[in-house]
Amino acid sequence: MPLKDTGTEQLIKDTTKRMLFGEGKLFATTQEIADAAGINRSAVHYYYRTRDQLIMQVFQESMIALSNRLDDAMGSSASFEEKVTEIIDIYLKEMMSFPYEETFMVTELNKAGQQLVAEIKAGPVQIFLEEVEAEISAGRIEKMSPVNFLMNLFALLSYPIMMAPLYRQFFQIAKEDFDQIIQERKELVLRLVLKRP
Amino acid sequence: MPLKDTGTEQLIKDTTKRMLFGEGKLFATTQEIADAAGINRSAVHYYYRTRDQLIMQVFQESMIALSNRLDDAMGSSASFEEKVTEIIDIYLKEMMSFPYEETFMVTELNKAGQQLVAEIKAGPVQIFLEEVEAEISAGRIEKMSPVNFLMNLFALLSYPIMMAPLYRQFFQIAKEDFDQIIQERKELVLRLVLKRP
DNA sequence: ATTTTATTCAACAAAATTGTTTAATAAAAG
DNA sequence: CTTTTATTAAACAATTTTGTTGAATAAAAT
Repeated sequence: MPLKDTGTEQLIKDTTKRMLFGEGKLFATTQEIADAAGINRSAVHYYYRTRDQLIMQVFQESMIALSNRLDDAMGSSASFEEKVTEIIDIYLKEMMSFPYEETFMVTELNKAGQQLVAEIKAGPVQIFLEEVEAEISAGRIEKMSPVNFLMNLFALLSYPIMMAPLYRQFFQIAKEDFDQIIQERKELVLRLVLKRP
Repeated sequence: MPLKDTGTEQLIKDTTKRMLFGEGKLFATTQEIADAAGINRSAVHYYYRTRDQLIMQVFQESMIALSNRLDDAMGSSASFEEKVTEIIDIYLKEMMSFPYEETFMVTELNKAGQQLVAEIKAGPVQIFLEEVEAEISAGRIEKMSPVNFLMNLFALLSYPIMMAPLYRQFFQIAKEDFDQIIQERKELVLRLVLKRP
């Protein structure tokens, strides 16, 4: 908590987030982070005593911000379909910017043993899950546990993006063609989870 | 390539695979691997000069084995629906045993820069993709790029399992209840991708 | 004008990990 | 019985990374 705000602290966090979650350099050293930010390594330690503290800070702020945006969407007064559309928008945008964020979560959760996941405000998610249940009862979506509905949604949005470098190799597809295929997914996922024609 | 086969080399590989891809200890040191296998660290270096060589060996053998099983399923003479059922079986079983295998792929691909992904036999996958296209033309599955069909399938199978520890925390669900929910997925995924009633 | 603050710089200690080497041991193969 | 092979053990060098420290500098705040 510096008295003059020179923006350096924020620069460090932004750079760290971009490198780790954006570019997938999950093992970036403090030196590499400092270099990427164009500052001295000492400055990193000036603001965050340890590398771990820095990374946890960045990660938690990311998760809280995303969680809040999703909560807003889930708890809004919009219709169910509008909510789903909004969730897709939010999630897809986040994943396109930071494809390695969830991969990081998975790898770190074992290491840390800590409480990595932000405390969930039970409210909005619960409300949304109840709405899912209502849709199922009304026969407007496939019969399943509401939790599975949400996991399906996240799976269809996240997985192809986090696996993109692999699948491009796997399917031998040029980058532009693959981007085209990813683009198709936004509407596709909506149709799929809502089973609309 | 030892002359007497004492099973130690295989033990090292099996232990490594279990620790890394099964338990998610992606950063296990050679010492930890040796301990888990109940052997001396020197033995690890006796069979594999470097840690990297060991891990790459384990990973590539895994991928080739899985790839072969999937190719068999995709290239078989079964009906389309039987093929999809078989793919779901294979993939789900693999993911349940080794939930961190794909996460490892993602984290390593950046590091290695190498050719991590086994050379794909273009044959079976291509054949299957053509069948997908035929199903789409016949209107039996949703209109989409065939690649997206396969990615949807893998996404729905992989993601919930690799994210299980997170989602259990997220949804505040007991392990047994969550396992129940995962169980539901096998039929659910089939119904979803084939849009059957 | 003086003090505070942010940042750099250089150097260093400590720890962790890796890969190597050499010798010893014990079992299997010949 | 002798040799080969697998494995352990101990010690070590090299490397990497981290976190700390103390001094220097320059800008901002008072």
